[in-house]
Amino acid sequence: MEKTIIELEDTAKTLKLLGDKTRLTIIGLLKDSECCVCEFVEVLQMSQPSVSQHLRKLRDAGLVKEQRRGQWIFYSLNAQHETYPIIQQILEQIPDQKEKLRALEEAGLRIQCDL
Amino acid sequence: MEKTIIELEDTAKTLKLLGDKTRLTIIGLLKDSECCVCEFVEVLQMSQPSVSQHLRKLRDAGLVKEQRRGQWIFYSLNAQHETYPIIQQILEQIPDQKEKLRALEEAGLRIQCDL
DNA sequence: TCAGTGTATAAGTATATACTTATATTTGCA
DNA sequence: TGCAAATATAAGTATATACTTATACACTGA
Repeated sequence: MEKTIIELEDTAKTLKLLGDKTRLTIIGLLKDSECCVCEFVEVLQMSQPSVSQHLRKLRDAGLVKEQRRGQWIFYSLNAQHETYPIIQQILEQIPDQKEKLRALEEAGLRIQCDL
Repeated sequence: MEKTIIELEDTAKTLKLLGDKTRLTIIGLLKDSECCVCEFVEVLQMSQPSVSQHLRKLRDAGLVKEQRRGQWIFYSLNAQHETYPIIQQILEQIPDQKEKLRALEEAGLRIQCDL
């Protein structure tokens, strides 16, 4: 396995961001597929502004990327980030979030975007 | 590798604790050997109460253990904690802290306790 | 061009956090 | 027994955080 040592302070910043139930769940959801804001709102059962603010923190830190497609903005993990290896390790240690996405799909709330 | 899935919320709590430069350094130091409070104070260049308060948080969460030996209280990683595997993964991703302990030793500030 | 949907941002507020200084507790030793 | 060293705890304070509600912005389709 390739091994790049990241500054301890950078690691601390990433861990701090992931040290929040909401954001850790967001990252967990993104492990399986990209998602748009309204999907997070539905899964997390939180207000839209609150979700947006969490996403902004993750984006500002570079942990996630955003991509607009029509009226939706899709978020995905940024595999280029220096702390991505740590995120991957953490993702292996938490319960899979796929189930929540599948429930969304069954409820007809999954966004399908062909743009 | 054995694989125990830990509740996402428990993981978030551990990450939150490690998402602080001081505490992450403490954990990094404990990777190599147990340490007593005055050693942390020296390495971290922080006040003793501040260090004690960080150690208390780590201990309250069960991430570290304490053991009194004479007038010193030694701290060590708690390998029994459910999130210990995550901590190990993180420790592999941060710069080694051994150097700091060696510097302490050379300065004659390493505590040797035979109790 | 306008209304509706999805998303971001701003401002306010309550709580959490990480220090500080002061003091208490425990142990070792003269 | 009493003082010094190591550590913990308490109380105070400034800053950070995570919500809330209100509003702005961007895109879609009629």
